[in-house]
Amino acid sequence: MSSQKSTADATTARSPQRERGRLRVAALMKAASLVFAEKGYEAATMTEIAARAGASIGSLYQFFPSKEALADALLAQYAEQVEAGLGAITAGAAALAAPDLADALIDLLVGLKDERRAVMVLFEARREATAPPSELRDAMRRAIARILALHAPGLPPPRAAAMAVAVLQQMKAAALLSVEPDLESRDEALAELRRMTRLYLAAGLAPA
Amino acid sequence: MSSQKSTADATTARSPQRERGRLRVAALMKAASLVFAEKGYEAATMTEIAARAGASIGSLYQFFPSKEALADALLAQYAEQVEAGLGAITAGAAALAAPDLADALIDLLVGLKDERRAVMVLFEARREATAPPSELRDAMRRAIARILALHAPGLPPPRAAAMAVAVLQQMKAAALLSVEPDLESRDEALAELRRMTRLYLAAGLAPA
Amino acid sequence: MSSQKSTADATTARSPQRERGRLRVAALMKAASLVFAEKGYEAATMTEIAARAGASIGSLYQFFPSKEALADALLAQYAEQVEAGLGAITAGAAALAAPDLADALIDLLVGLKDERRAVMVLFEARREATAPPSELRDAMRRAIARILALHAPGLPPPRAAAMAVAVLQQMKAAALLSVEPDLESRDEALAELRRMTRLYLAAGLAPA
Amino acid sequence: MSSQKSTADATTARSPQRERGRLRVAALMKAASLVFAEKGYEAATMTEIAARAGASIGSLYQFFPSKEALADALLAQYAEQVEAGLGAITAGAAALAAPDLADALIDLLVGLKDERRAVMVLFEARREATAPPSELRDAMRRAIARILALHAPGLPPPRAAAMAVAVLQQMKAAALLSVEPDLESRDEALAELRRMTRLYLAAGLAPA
DNA sequence: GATGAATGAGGTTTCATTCAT
DNA sequence: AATGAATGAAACCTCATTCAT
Repeated sequence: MSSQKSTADATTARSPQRERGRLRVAALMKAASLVFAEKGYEAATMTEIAARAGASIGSLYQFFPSKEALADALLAQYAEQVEAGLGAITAGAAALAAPDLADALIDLLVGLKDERRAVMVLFEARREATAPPSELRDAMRRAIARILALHAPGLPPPRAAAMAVAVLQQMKAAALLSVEPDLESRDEALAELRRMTRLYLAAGLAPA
Repeated sequence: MSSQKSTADATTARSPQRERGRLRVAALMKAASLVFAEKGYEAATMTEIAARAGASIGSLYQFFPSKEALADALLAQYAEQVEAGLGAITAGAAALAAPDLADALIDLLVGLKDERRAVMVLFEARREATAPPSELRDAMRRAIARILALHAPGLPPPRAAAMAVAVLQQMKAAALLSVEPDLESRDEALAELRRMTRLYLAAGLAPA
Repeated sequence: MSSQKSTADATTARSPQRERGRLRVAALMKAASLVFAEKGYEAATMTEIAARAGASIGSLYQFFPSKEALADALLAQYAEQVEAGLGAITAGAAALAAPDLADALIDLLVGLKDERRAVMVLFEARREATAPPSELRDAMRRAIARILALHAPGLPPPRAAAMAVAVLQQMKAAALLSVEPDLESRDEALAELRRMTRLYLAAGLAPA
Repeated sequence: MSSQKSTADATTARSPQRERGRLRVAALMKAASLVFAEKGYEAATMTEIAARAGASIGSLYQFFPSKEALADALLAQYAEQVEAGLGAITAGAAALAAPDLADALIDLLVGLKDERRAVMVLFEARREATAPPSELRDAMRRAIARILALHAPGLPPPRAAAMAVAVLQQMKAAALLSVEPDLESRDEALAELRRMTRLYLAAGLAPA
């Protein structure tokens, strides 16, 4: 690691280090999302997160200066993915039929890998903690509202905003449901959520 | 003679035997639900709960032998209310129009006192913790399924079960929304959730 | 005691209360010795002792002002019994053959009822606690030394004192052994302790 | 990479991986044995143990995840010493005269360092607590029985087992006596215990 | 950088004892 | 007297975070 402290030939020498660091960080974040998902924010311990990533506690703190920072990093990572997904939907919103739009939205969160639950957990757990109460949620609501508006140009903005809240609930519910452990009829229930959302959008976005 | 003959359980709440105790227990549960709602299960501290109830920590432990027992007691209390409510709806299910049924269900959780959020929090937070993963949730799902079946006799039971899961999600979402602090358009959003549920039930319960 | 504060007709009126009190005290002491025996002094709780006696914690404190006082009372009770037993042996010491003397001594502690272990526990546990470190033990040692001296008049007093210490160990060991839970060969082991003590006294008390 | 791959037990001691840790653990165990010896298992506090070792409470828990684990570690350490000693005696058992065997056994426990009392205390105090009620004691009994059998080949095994129990009592009594604080005639009493054991073995192990 | 030990505030829980009814 | 609730110091233990190697 500290192979050349004084030499200036940095770029080439550091490269493998940077690479190692990137891997470490990825492993740590992956481990963190698993542990947060399993235990919840408070009950998750930094020591366990480090251990699951095959790292030492010191190493974890080298990259994330606090538990909060770690959670924020995870949230930011998810926000990026989610916003990318919403962006994609936005692009195609006008062309989509309402039921397809419903499916696309529902699939967005469900499609996130096994870290799905972690986002939800952090979402909720850190609601009061953070100063701006969940920018992510607000951003998602706004993005969804925009999608709805694009899809149904006649929709009054306040109505779109209110509908977005309801749609986001469906998206979260679906994501949560899709990782719920012992539900024998998970798929059927998911299908119902989907059906409900389709109905809702079909009715709500129909041209007056 | 003996102090606690029935419940020397150490995992369940001890019941008070004097008027004074009954008052204490009520105050403690009220305080607990506030603190749990504010902070979440893990972040809530027994010390704060006792203090908010104007009791000493020892007094709290006199009746609730552990934090877990306290949470369980709260959950049980809510379960009772909720089941009573579901019972009432069950009784009138057949006579209700689908949209009215939707409203009745949504109002059930929204109508619970200001401790509403506590139930939700405990619901989620203690999901993995408890051995039987939320009997309450299963009971609610079953009760809702039964209501749907009563309302639409032709509904196949598996379908009713899957729909119940979806409906319960709406009920919870509405309850959470109704106590969310800084949402300017709370009422509009609630109205949307309501509309969605009405649509869903109207479509799903219609005689084929 | 303070049943009638003003009336003077005390003797007849108080009698049943006194009787009740005596029974209570007996039950409490019995329960205490069981709990101390099972859990040890520190781990025994006043609440459990009261409960086992079918009394309330308040009632226990009515008769014994502290845990220490309760232990002392038990110890005193045992001291009385033991001293009575030693007195009886003293009376017959001169007439007994050495092996019979050994048996009599060993039987003394073994013969105490199921509270045997409690004495030992309190003996040990409160060694450092009490100001005069175990008067009971010293008294027993002196009494045994006296018995040995009576039995073997030529024995020099310091020798008798040293032997008494050794003999008391055998007595305690036998008592402990006789209540040890899962020892398949309890009786054989007890017989060996007995044999050892007989040999020892036979050799040590033989006229030079 | 991972910190503790082998022992994430939470019931057993974690082993230090650095020189500093090794020193700490040694200091902690030393302090623990002193405090246990002075106060007994229950009355000893983890805080005092840490303080006496010049460590913080967190440091103590870093290596011993519970008070019980600490006691077990001490016991295991002593078990090792004791078993080594018994092994040595076993090796020479056949060549020893009975009185010398008696002395060797008595000296075994008496010769352990000043923490002797701690073993005894933990021995007794944690008898009921531990699931396998003192494997150490059983191991010692078996080892002593084997020594006796080696010494007197004609001895029936059950007899050897029973004698071993009696001999172990003498060993413990001697160890306890040798650290008893205020006994003016400690040495004389110890000599008597020794004499008794010699007599017993001489008689019991003599060829019929 | 990486590792594992160190720290200590703070959380849960226990229990002897006191008090009000 | 008797009961059961009240009290709070103090015990055990956890864990985010910092530090030395």
